[in-house]
Amino acid sequence: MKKLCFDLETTGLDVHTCRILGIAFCCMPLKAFYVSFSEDEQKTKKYLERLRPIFEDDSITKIGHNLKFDMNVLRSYGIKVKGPLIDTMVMDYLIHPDDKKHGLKKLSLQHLNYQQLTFNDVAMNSNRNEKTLEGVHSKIVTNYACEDADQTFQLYNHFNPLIGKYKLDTVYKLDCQLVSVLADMEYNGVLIDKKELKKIEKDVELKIGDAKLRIEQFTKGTVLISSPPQISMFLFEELALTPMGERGENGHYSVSQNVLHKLVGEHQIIGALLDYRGSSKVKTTFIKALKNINPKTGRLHTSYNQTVAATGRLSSSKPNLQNIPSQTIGKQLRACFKTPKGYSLIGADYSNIELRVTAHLSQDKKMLNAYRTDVDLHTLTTSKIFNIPYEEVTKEKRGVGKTVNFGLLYGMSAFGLSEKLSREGTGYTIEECTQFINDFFELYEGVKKFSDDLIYRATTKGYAETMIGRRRPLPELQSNDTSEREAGKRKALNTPIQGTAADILKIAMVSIYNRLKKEGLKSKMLLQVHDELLFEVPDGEKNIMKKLIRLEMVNAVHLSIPLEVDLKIGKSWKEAH
DNA sequence: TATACCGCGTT
DNA sequence: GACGTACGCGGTATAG
Repeated sequence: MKKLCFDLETTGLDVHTCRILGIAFCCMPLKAFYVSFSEDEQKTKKYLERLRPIFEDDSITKIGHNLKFDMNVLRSYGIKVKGPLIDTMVMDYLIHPDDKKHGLKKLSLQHLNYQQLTFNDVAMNSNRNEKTLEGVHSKIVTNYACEDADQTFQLYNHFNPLIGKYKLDTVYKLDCQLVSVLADMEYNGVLIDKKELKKIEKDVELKIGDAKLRIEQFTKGTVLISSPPQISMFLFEELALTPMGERGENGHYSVSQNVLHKLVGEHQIIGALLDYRGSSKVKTTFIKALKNINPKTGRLHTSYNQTVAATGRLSSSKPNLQNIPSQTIGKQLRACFKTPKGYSLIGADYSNIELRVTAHLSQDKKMLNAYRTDVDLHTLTTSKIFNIPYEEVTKEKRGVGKTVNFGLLYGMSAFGLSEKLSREGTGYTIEECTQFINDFFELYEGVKKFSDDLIYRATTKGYAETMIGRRRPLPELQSNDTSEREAGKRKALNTPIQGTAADILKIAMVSIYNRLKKEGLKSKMLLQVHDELLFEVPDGEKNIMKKLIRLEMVNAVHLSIPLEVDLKIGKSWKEAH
């Protein structure tokens, strides 16, 4: 199999608008060369045309560091990179999932003991006082660019045997296949209804103004509302309210939502503060996020980071579309995610995927049985902890059971459970919560064994792992510090569950992507939110897509129990969620 | 200007 | 004494 290692030098802010300055290639025996492009875009395009056959050759494996970026830049020039992909950033992530940085230059120093030239070493100040490679002598740029390609290729050679040694082959193949899928999703972007968004913004601004007036009745403008320390001093010194929380690092009592909730009724300002916080969060975080529409495409493009979440999950940034609210105001925000004429959105959610994974991995009889016979697990847990018949579980009580179910997957304590429940509006003492936890493990004996076993295995092996072999080293399990060790135990429990669920999503994404390509369908995958996928489909493909999506998601892996998928279709994310 | 901390949205 | 996983990102405060 032919392999090609390459790296782009670019300038500009995003893949849709940036320009390619040149491309460095590296081949065996270690030899790198650089193709410098012209300032003239027409010439650049002419050069790229000559390279197109290489990039689009299915039989050539492409090696790169953060290939997704380079692929999307090439895509904006009309070149679709094909063939198997190998990403050295992904390789380092698989071996060191907890590392915060996987940059090429850092890895080069760390693994190859080579100090690369930095961008600042070679870049020059432009007239706009920005550092750029434009105008730098071609010999210098060549040197710099070729180092990147060369080091990438050497890193590939360095990591390759380690992937086999740590038995990461399966997950490595999966994550590399996912690179193209994510590149496409980022490139596609999602359509936002600007008018709808503006309406919400106006509405929220009114609410902020109202809350601000109510607050300033008391503060008389002496306090910066968005400053926790100032609010803390005002509440606990000026008004002499009783601090409910702990002092933070900066010596001030906490004024978090949690604390404020407990003070509602003590003073009118509390409710106003909560209103202000809620509305200003919506305006400054979410509405602002949705305004980041790319002028060139008219759509909103997020970035998916494949190498930050140590469990194997993806993360989304610039903007983060994985934390758009889902309740109340979230419904309005999600109504702004629209389709072009003639298209619909399909949302597909795995139902209870983490609990199903837990049932499978633990082989707990009661859990398996529940999922095989369509018993609702949250209701089952609820009936046990309140000692009431399954049929008599109310919606409110079921919410408690649900929290207990999730809490236990994270290794939550009775204290934590009590806090969480009170945040959700139902108060239970720590004693009651201790009872809930005991009841839970009495009901699901297999989960107790499973949990102990996971911690034991992670401690002896030194790492936690998912069903398909994704690893997370947990050296903290050997720590002398109790709280570090306890945190390690929670990770040892949670990582296989959250990570396996993440693997399943990724497998489904790759299968769906491959089928879309193979069958020449026009539908596009747009978003992933941990257990949910969102697609934009031409109306003519609605029916075939509904079947295809469900089939590939349900069959992503074979567990002891079926995977279930909720599908919804509509003209906005609100309707498709 | 860069970094730390608090706070808060999702799963 | 602490007490829930995994994140991104807004604001203020503080260090340089």
